[in-house]
Amino acid sequence: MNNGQKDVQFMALTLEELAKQAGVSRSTVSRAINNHPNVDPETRARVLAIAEKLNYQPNLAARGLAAGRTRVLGLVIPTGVAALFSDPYFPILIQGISSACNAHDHSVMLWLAEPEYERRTIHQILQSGLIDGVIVSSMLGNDPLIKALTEHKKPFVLVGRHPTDSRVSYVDVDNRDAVREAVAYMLRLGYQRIATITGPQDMTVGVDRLDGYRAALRGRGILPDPMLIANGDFTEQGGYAAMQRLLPLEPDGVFVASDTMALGAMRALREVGKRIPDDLGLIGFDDLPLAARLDPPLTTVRQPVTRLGATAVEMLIDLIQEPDPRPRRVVLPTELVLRGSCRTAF
Amino acid sequence: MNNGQKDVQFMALTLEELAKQAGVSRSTVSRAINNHPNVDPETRARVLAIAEKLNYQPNLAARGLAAGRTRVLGLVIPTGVAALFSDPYFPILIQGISSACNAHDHSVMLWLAEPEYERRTIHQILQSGLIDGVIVSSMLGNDPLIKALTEHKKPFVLVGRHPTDSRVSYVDVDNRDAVREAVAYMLRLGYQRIATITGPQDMTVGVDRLDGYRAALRGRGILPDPMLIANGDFTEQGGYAAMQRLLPLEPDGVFVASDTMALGAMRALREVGKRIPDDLGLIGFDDLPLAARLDPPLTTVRQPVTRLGATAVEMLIDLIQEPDPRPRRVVLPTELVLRGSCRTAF
DNA sequence: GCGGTTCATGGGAGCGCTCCCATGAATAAC
DNA sequence: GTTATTCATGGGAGCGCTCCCATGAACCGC
Repeated sequence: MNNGQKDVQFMALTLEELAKQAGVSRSTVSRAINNHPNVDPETRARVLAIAEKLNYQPNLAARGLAAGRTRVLGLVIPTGVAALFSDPYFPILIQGISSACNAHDHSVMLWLAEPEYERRTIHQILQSGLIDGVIVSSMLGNDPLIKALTEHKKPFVLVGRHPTDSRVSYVDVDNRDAVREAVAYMLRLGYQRIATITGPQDMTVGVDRLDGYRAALRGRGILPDPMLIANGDFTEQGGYAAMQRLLPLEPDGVFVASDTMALGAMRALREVGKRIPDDLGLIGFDDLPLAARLDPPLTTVRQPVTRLGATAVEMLIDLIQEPDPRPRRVVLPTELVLRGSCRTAF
Repeated sequence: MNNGQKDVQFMALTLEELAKQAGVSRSTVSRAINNHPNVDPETRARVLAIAEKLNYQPNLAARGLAAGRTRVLGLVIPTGVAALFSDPYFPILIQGISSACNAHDHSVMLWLAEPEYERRTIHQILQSGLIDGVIVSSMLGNDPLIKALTEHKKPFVLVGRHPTDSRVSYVDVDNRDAVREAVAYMLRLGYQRIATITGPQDMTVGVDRLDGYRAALRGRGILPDPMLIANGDFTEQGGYAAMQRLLPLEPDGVFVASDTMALGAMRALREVGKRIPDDLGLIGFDDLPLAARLDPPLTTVRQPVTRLGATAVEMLIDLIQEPDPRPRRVVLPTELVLRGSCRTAF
């Protein structure tokens, strides 16, 4: 470093220096650190011990330059997602991803992608040389990012399946089926006129959950009434507004596509004096921590958000290590958590 | 790259290649890109035009190695903070930081620091060579991270002042004074027996807000009653539980140290049939988006969270560019937002 | 008109690491 | 005992960039 600044800083230990301390060559130390097979176990142990003692940390920039791998994963969340600031889903997902990265000796680089992130930012992500792969959460519609990632042959994984492109790797839950079961449960209980508050229809997850709702009705020979489908945006306000629109139509049950929106729906119901579950049954989705504490406790579909994040990380690392063109897919199980927001006896 | 993997990937444009295209040397291109003074304006324009056309992106790993700067900032949030997963404060702060970074052509690396991040992780952060500086949010107590950062001479900025060390740079709001004013306002309205629900007392912000509460009471000659001080942890549940503890003591007003906890307090009050503001006045802190939508709308102290994040970024970049030992401090203004959770006439 | 300065430019060195190849010792094979 | 094979190790090259120094052209003042 010749800019005079770094001299002032705590000087980091280099491989070369560590090698001198251990009485072996730079190459051997590198091999020991990176678990290469052809190293004498004794030598490896000695090197690792000294590295530990001197608290050696490889310089990731140098490693990135030399090997083309930095052990840094990018996490992209489009800020166009209104719920980002209100739905605890995101912090939980971020935590899951971050924690799994730590466990695998990787780091997370966060990209809250602003709407106009078209050209420049995408290429910045891909060519910066700092990132080995990318996790994309809550993709909106047919995001140009996906195309760019594919073109650049940069490994990536979606959290939530891609609506059209089957070559894309993803982790997801079976939203459609989970919702179908939840609504079928309401029907079995005796609910007759079940409405739904949907997620944004430009997100796959929003579409899938609505599909599940329709499938459940059709499974009982009921023709879904478009009037009973109110669009929401995964925010509390969205749920509140949607519930207000549904109220005049007098549904006796509502499937709400997220717990956060269910919270808003409950607020709307409280305002007009409707009681849950006596006047109206409610089922949510997510099983956020708050769901159990609502009044009444919310019956909801539990999805393993932390595991979703951890799985995405593991898939991505796998994909980076063995860049195999075959897409990987994992679908994690959900669970209908029965609480007090549906009446069990009519 | 000799591992055969990168060959398959979209080959990134290098400085050297760009230089050839522009008919100048590598050095001149570097100077043009980095805004060095001694470049012919015409040459610079030509180089930049070609760079734009070919969509050149410097390799940050290489730049980091050569210059010791990567234009990446670390953001550390201890996961010990219970509220991380429920309080929208954090997403808003993260968004503010991320957005400011984008605007300044920097990136954010996220570290959700797990409790046992003592040795290894800290050094990893500092010596990875990937990070120019660090923003630390919601530090707990006297975090060892601060000591490590200082020792390594790594520039850093706190969001929220340091409890003891005056050499540390930070951005904050004047929590004490903001709360003092809020509670003084309640006293002026005629509230007699004002309790408080505090933040965690191992966080400076928790201590400062409690101090403000005490100062307001003392300002009116009232001796703060320790019984009327209920500890919370900035979560909704914490607020709920604290309110339940306060109820038997029959306060007529409560200052709650965060809106999220106020939400919990309102739930506790609703459960026992207490009306706000008639039976009990309430003031929160943060002015989260939800505060205005509560029933009744919550009177609260607004703090500019996005600006807090943006300011932290700007301070840090400044600190990196000119590593001046003088600590920088910025205190942003708050505002008491009057809504319906305090009775104005007795 | 000539020495001194300014300044745009080019090329060398090197940041810390990984990968490849060469070396030589130990082992296996006949 | 000799040749083939395995394998631990060391050193060179180079990843893409920035910084320093050298070069030479243009300009200044007297």
